[in-house]
Amino acid sequence: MPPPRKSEAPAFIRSTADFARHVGLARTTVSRVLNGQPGLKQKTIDRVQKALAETGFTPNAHALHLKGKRTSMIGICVEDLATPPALRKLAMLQRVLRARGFSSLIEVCTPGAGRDVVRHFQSLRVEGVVFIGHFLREEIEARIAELNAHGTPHVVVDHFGLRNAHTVALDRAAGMAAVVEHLLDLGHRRFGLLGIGKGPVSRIDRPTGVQAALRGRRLDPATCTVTLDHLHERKNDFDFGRRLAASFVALPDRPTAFLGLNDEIAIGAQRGFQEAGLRVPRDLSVTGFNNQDICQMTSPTLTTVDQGIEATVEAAAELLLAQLGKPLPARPVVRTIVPRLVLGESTGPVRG
Amino acid sequence: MPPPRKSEAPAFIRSTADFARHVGLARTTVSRVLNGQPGLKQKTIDRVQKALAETGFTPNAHALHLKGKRTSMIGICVEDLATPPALRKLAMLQRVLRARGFSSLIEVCTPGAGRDVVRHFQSLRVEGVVFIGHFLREEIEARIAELNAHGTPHVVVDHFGLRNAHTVALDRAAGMAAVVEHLLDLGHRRFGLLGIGKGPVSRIDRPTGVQAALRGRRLDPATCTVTLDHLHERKNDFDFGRRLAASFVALPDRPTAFLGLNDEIAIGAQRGFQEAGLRVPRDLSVTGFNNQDICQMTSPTLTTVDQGIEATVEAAAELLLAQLGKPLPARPVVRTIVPRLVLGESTGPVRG
DNA sequence: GGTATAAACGGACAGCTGTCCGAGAAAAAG
DNA sequence: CTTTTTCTCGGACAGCTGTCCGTTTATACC
Repeated sequence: MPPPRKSEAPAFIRSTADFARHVGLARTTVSRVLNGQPGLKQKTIDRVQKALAETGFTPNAHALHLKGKRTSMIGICVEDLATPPALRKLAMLQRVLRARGFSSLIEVCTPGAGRDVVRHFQSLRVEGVVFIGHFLREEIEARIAELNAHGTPHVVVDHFGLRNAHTVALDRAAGMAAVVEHLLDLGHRRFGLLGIGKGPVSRIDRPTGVQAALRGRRLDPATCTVTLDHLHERKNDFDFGRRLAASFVALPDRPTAFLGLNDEIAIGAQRGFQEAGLRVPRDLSVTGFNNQDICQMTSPTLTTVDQGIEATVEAAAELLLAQLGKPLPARPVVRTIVPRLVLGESTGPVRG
Repeated sequence: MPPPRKSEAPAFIRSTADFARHVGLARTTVSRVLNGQPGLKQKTIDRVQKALAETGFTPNAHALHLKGKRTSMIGICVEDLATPPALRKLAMLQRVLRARGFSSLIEVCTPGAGRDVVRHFQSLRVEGVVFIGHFLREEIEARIAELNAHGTPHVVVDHFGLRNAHTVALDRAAGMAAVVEHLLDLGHRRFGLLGIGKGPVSRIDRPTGVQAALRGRRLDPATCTVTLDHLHERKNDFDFGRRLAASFVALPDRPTAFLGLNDEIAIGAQRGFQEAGLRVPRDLSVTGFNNQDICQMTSPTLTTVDQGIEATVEAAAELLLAQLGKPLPARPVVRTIVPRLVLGESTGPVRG
């Protein structure tokens, strides 16, 4: 369509100038109304408000920001939008930020794409960036260095052990320790690890918690734990758990309790054992991790660990927003969230 | 901190001017490099590129847009971030849009908040808005009218029957008809409806499909279907299904097949029946809707209906992006997606 | 070393906003 | 009707970008 002449009403109202023409006032007058400045006749104010309600006109946020207004946008990097716990964090973070007046720019960050994503956030002059999930270590560290160079605050959720990164991380060791102690109390002494590596990587990793709980009872982790992860392609899903269970069924001196890396694996394993004719928790116990909705939907319901997502996200938001305006803290802040054991029907005493 | 003097290097590089000072070139020269204009010495180009890589500087996207560059942002209104199917749509939509060079601005749109959300999108001059999920009818219609007034394209996903709204909707009637026909083939003649209302609202609603399938076999929907929804607080979740099942167990002339509104309800019902000592599918059949991951995790696995989320989202993106630039089509476009029956172990022949 | 050419410089402008300010118009007061 | 007060008008500016263009400086050629 041809561009409308200055005198005509434009096809769409895109600027304050357009809007002022539509109302029949000067642009500056309209602007004063919009910004609540004094010295205006009530009648004029009403006229503008009415047109505002009718047309739904909004000043160009980009121009506002150019004038110095805050963007009130937070960039969120998520590793993918398929992992339920990550999604729950995302959803809650969005809510928390929204409540504090920020809008969320969400981008999925596949390996290698982090650079572009963060650049995009920077170009939009977001006020902070949150990383949720696990990323390549070098990549995320490079991103954070870039953010620091621009004075942009950041928080990393659930990726522990990064240098110079403000982090909120779940103490998975504490969660696993609680699970193991619960099972020890029930008399279990041999544990099958499903997707949980044997060697601890950091002080808050799952294997650390398993070992700590066992050592606390003067038990040797090496002899008390068994893993068959190497037998199957590792996928961390339902089917992986089921295949692991099938392998464990035939094992001589089979463990009596099975610790799943997550709920999917645990439920898969539970299913696998049931298909082999074993009963849970009569013949063996199974535990998960994350406390997803599905834990309540299986039979038996699953004993699992609740991440305390709310606490995690609250801490992350607080940590991020505390950096706004202030110069960045010299040393990285690390906050740890302690999860909570959730008892289900899938754990029971060792059959004597 | 005090504002740096013009001559000094600024604390952070925020503008092309800052960046040019940092490199030691004129702002215009840098700008020419950034935009690939000819007539520049290779040495100069390299110098700028190097500094660019080192500092990670990005031109202010807001200023770019002010100069006429597209924002490449799509606003997405989602009813909540808890419903798994809605989340899957969101995740895939994000991916599809990203592949076409758009970034997604995601906002949760609780009843009554739609106005602010859409205003916010408008103020950011998004190029289009997608609504995912179910909203209050008047509210979403008002929002769409506002968008039209500004020439902003839109697409509504999964909210059928709106006037003047471009829509992509799942033909739930076809899905339910497929389910019912499958069960009819297995010999079932009495159907328990779990969370599915009896009266159809639109031609693609679930009850419509149930009735159509029954009438297709000369059966009377009124006598073939039973619902006990009124006995329980309606929540559309696992527990609702379980409570419904408990009520059905005691019912004289109990149906032999149960149709769940969604997978959660179906799995809850399945669990409820199992707790009452009934076996699925030997004693009765159960079906869900949505084909969520959990359907494969229950025992027996659930017969359900796949939404064809990929097709839905592709259609939505296509419909939205087709409107870009062009004047808005006078008549609303409605595209219907036909879902697909997914057989599980929860359905079987009527026990003779 | 002188000149022709290539390249960088730097001022100006538009795009949209909010704010300031002097000038002009409308309303109120006398 | 005149004077005073109260509003509105409209031009200017900054904020950041890309582009244009005339000017100055650096490079290359002879």
